[in-house]
Amino acid sequence: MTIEELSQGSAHNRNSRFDGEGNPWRRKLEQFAELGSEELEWIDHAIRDQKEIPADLDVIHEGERPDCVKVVLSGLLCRYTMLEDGRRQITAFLIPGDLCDLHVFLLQKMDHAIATLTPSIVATVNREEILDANIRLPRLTLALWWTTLVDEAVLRQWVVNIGRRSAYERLSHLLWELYLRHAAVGAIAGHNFALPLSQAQLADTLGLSVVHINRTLQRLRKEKMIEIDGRRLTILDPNRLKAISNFDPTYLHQQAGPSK
Amino acid sequence: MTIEELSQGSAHNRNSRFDGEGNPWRRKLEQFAELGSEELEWIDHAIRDQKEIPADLDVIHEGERPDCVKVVLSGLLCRYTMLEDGRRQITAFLIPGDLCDLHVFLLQKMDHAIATLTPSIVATVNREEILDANIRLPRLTLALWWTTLVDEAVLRQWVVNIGRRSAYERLSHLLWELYLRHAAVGAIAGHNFALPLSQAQLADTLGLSVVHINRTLQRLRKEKMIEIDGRRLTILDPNRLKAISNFDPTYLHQQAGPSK
DNA sequence: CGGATGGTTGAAACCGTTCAAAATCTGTGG
DNA sequence: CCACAGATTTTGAACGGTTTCAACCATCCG
Repeated sequence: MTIEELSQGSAHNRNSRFDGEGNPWRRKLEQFAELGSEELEWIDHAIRDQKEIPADLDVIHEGERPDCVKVVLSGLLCRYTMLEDGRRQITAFLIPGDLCDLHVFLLQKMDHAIATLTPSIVATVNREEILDANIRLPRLTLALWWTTLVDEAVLRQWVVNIGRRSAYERLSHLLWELYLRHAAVGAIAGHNFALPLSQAQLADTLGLSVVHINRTLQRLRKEKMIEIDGRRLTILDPNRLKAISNFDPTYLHQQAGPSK
Repeated sequence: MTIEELSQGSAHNRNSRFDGEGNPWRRKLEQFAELGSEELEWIDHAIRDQKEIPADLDVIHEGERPDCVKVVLSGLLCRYTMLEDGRRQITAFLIPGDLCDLHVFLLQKMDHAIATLTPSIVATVNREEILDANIRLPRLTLALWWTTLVDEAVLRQWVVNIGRRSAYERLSHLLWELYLRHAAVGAIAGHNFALPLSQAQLADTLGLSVVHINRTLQRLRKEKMIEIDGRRLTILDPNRLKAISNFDPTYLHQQAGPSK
């Protein structure tokens, strides 16, 4: 089954829960820039072409040459790279409000793939629409650039995390990062948020084995740092988690830059 | 000694060897886009403010808020992050033609530092000049965006490399990447190029210990894959090096994208 | 109920680290 | 040109964090 077939039923099936305040993309961009009504309308209009995609499906394949930008409205996706022998590395999570590449269409072809980890709703914004915004709405353009810079900063931290931290620190760091990113788009209730990742997926993002993820997770639970019920994660002791992960919140750049 | 003091002597001391064809930034941008004389003039003019900086000095500190963009004309620099206990991770190398962040001035402050690894010559392009190009020279703007996308792609590969490859594969991958990147800016003679990195610095980029870098390097030499004399590296068996590193050249995006 | 997927456990092996010391190289001043 | 200090590379041995392998258990779902 391809994405195209799946989308037949749901494309243009505009889901009103993502309008205005419910639009996570808008919510994210507003963090950075003071947007006027023109920009807000553009954002709401841009996400009109929505698709529901089941879990564990490639949204963009490696080698493909995308001609549009995708915006995550709900669900969880990831970028990943497979090595020939089956080893896999996840290089980013995409949560609501995130983009699957603002300017990929500048490059020849995708050097990695993007897949859903949970059933997701993704909006497609075509190339021309983005270019139009680039010309007409400079404040929005700035806000979009900002998001790509933050993505890069997160990636840099992942290198640090995987390269220099122990499994225990690494996992703590990732969980706290996910917590803060969810908080920024309002997807947090208490200290509790949806973490629909299997241990195998966590292993692939942290460069560890499943077995070791399992044991490290147990340790964090035993030490009353976190609690996992079903697919939700509760952070019981934020301060300790921050401390062991040596977390420096700067890199998320959640305070706005010069233009706000 | 600060960079400001050092620069007094050499600022505006325009070094003609970086004019025209000798300008590595231009060389890099031309790979991607067909640039007209207007763009080429802008590039040559933009790098007029040059500074010589000795090795092992921070060019940009963590926490700083830069208001300009720096272009590497010669030498080798790196981005790095220090953890509190002294562990260090290098997250990127900057070689001639690379930028120390195109749009950092959008963010509040640097979440990492940039330092010289060798004596380097770096040009400073101020914010207004970049913004001017963004408005006046769309082809150049596209080319600049392309370079930031490539930087991000490289970073993603580093995550894969550190997360999922053995020390032996990892080191091979890095050496081959550096070889190709140097080739792209014409800094290769034969299969031989300047690699002025200490083993400690290699360790900090690959997330390994110095001792293990040493042993892995020895293995590569024993297996006649590479040769090291002084600060230059010769690749003796490119094919085998590519093979063990499982290298996929796609991510460097050295073939031009749609606009060329 | 059966099969699949994901989580948990134990034991053994291994890759890479740590520590500590020796060897080599580099630059500097006498 | 030598002497010397400091940094970098190299070596050996012991340790340990993480992986691997191979089960077993739990849960979900048709």
